[in-house]
Amino acid sequence: MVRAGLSAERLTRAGAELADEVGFDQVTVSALARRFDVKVASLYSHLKNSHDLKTRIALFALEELADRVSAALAGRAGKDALAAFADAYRDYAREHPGRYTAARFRLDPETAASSAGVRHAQMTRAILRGYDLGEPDQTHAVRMLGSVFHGYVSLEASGGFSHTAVDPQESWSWIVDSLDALLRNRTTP
Amino acid sequence: MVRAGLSAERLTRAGAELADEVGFDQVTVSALARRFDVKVASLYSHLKNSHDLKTRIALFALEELADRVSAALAGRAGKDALAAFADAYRDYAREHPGRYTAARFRLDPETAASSAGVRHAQMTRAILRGYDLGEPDQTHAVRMLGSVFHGYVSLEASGGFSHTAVDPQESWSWIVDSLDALLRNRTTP
DNA sequence: GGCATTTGCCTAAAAGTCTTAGGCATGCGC
DNA sequence: GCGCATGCCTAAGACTTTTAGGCAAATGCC
Repeated sequence: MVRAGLSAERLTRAGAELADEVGFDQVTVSALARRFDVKVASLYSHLKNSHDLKTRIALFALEELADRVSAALAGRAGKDALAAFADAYRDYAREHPGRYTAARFRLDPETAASSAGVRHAQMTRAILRGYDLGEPDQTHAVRMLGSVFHGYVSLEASGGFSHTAVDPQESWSWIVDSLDALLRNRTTP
Repeated sequence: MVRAGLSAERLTRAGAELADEVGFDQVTVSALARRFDVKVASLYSHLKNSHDLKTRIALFALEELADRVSAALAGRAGKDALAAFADAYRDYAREHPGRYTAARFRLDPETAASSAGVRHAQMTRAILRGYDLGEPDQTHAVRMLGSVFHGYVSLEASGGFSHTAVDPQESWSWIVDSLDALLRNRTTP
């Protein structure tokens, strides 16, 4: 009997692809086993359980997204950086809806602390360097940016913007412009 | 044998309570049956299936939230209305996390069209009346407000703000202030 | 009040998922 | 070429969803 050559890494990648195809919530140990044409129980040599699988996919997605954002940010500052950051997020969510959802999977604190989530936080703060904000304004701004971008992407993904004829891309640009203006005016020298 | 007195309405309400206790995703036909101390199959006289249950809870939550927002908005305008709107959303999400999640459950288009979702859209536009925005700016602003509020509430709920010592209430006020300023400056007379 | 009908909750059962336990064979290290 | 660790398997129990069919309680009609 030929072995399938499973591993936690391969399963995680396949799980990420599966998430993009059918949605992160529908990623199941059974579905993954079917995809590799092995019995379900075989996966338990590589994964602790279903939650472990989701955690691994989440960490994978966080890493991938952080890499993208980091690349987008390279050599940019100010509004240019803000727009690149925003687009990197939105593009990733549109290309990989399942992985984007996975990246929002709630991790336990220790796992989160050693995840690429901290890079995300650092990069968000890096963008604000162009706007001269002191504390606690910078923290408020970090939270606002995170909220707008995540909120927009998530509403767009769930079809919340399909009732109006206005192009979502236009709204996106309008919002990024607005945030830039807002942050410039909020400068606390 | 005494009958339990089930009905779609009672099941929906109990489902909403269950959602707040264990999370909307964990609301299952089985768990609901246990709560009423009846056999699982009995619920199928009142519900089409599991998806039907979730849809009913979603519609219930949308309605309840719309009522709250509507009450909060009564007699207010301008920034006052914006803040009341924002707080109504956030407070509901904090008091009823499961129902808030339910309200974001993706409904099929016809169901959505006849849901309280349209009231939400109307109320959001009503708030912007205080800011003299023309089209398409008004649509952009509707999307931005929806994104910020939903994004903030959802990040706060998933513990995204617990790493910093800054009080989430302060960030919230800062954001509402910022949005008010932003919309006033964006006025297109 | 007595009777027929509707309705509500039940048992039974099939299919799918998660997870653990234990077994056999494959393929690597020596 | 041999031993052993590992990888994938079968088996099995617990839980969820859903359908089918049955009995009894509630409802309505006379």
